[in-house]
Order: sequence, then structure tokens, then C-alpha cells
Amino acid sequence: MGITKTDFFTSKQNQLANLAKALANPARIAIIEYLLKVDSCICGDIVTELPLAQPTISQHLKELKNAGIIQGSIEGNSICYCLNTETLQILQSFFSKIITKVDKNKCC
Amino acid sequence: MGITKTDFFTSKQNQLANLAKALANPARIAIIEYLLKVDSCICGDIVTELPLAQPTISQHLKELKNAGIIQGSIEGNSICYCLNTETLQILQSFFSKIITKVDKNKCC
DNA sequence: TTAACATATCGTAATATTGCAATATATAAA
DNA sequence: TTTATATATTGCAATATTACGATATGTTAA
Repeated sequence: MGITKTDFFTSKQNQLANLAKALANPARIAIIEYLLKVDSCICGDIVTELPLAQPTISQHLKELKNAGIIQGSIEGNSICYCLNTETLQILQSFFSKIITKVDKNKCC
Repeated sequence: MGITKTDFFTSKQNQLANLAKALANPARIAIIEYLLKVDSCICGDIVTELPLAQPTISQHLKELKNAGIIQGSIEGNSICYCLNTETLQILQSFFSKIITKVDKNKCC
């Protein structure tokens, strides 16, 4: 069917799945890593940095922004993007919780 | 095109994207959370636990296993799955690094 | 060997994603 | 106002994902 049975899962599970989906592309990982490196905000620089066309970058930025992983603000005639710590914290907490709770010895 | 330009990105970026892709579904998040809860390994229990058909669960388990997020071992006529800490550690490290490196003040 | 159970694979329909050319929109400079 | 620059949107083709019925495979018990 190609459609995820969203209704059967908790909002927390859907939230995590959506955040993961936003990260499920190497270009978007590269954008995140670039934003982390340059620290302060950037915009069309990403287009020259990555080997993808401008509309493709724009689309990836939109997806990251919709997921809340980045945020953009208008600055003159360009738009400045940066990472959104609050959302990334959700992911960090999730994986940290897993690592601390997993009991290797009780594995099969 | 519907095909990701994998070649243009680093293996690390592709690895993270693939791990994210494996998590980009609420059913697979639910499987991970269930495995974390029951700690020791499980198998057909997941089929009764989640509101999805057996072939669907089997497919999700396959994807999680291919990504290295879970591991399965034959136990009698059933198969026992559990979380793979090593792989989950990669994700934990990635997000922890982001959280520690991000400078909120330098955002736009 | 046969029956019962557990899991995997195949095939398929519905839908989603990726990437880009063409084009639209919006701000800044001339 | 016109031009240049920056970003977003639209439309489309290629491919990927999701879910499941039907069926295959493999293991245990009788």
C-alpha cells in the first residue's frame, strides 16, 4: 500500500519515525553536518557546497524545517538556516536512553 | 528520479542516512521499544504485540537486521531477536556530538 | 513420514521519495 | 521601474516503501 499505519502507533513513536525520516537521506545528513561546522547560519552556500541542484536543496531544507530539525529566518534577500537544538535533543535523548537501558547480557 | 545520489556523499553520511531510514517507520520504532522493554530476546511475540500482519513484521525485522540495528539467532523452530548495541551507539554518538557542538547563540 | 508451528519470500497495489528543469516569487541594487 | 540575485513551487519521470495475501521453507513433535 505504501502508506504507513500511523494511527496504530503512539504520537511519540510517530514523532521519532518522522524525525528519522527527515534524516534518512545523505544530502540532509550533509546539510546538518555543514550547519554544525559553520555554526552560524547559512543559506545558498549549501547549494554550492553540495552536488545537487538548487530546487533539490530547497526541497531538502523544507523537509528538515518541517521536521523541526532546522529553522530559517529571512535576512535581506536570502534566508539563513541553522540547527534547532530542541528537536535534536529529542533524538539524542532517545538513543541515550536506549544505550543506558539495553542489557547486552540478556541478549540471545 | 527517486534515487538517492549516494556516490556524492561520504560513506559515513550514507551510513547515518541508512540507519535513519531503518528507523523511519513507527512500526520499527515500536519493535525497538518493545525489544528494549522485554530486554531478553523475542520473536513471534512481536507479531501479536503489533497491529500488523506477520509478513509485514517479518519485512520490518529484516530491514532492522540489514541495518544492523537488531540481530537474530535461531532458537528451536523460532528466531530470537535483540537490539545491537554497537550500531545504536553510532546513532547515540552522532546526536550527542551535535548537541555538544551546536552553539545556540551563533544561530540566526 | 506427517502434521503443526514459526518465519521468510514472492507478487502486487497503493503511495511516497528523489531529483531536476522550468518557472514563480520576493528582495536588493541600479 | 528595471535588473540582478536568492529562494520556493510546480510538474514530472524514475524509483523506493508499505502492507498484505498466498505460498514457500524450515524446525519440532507425534
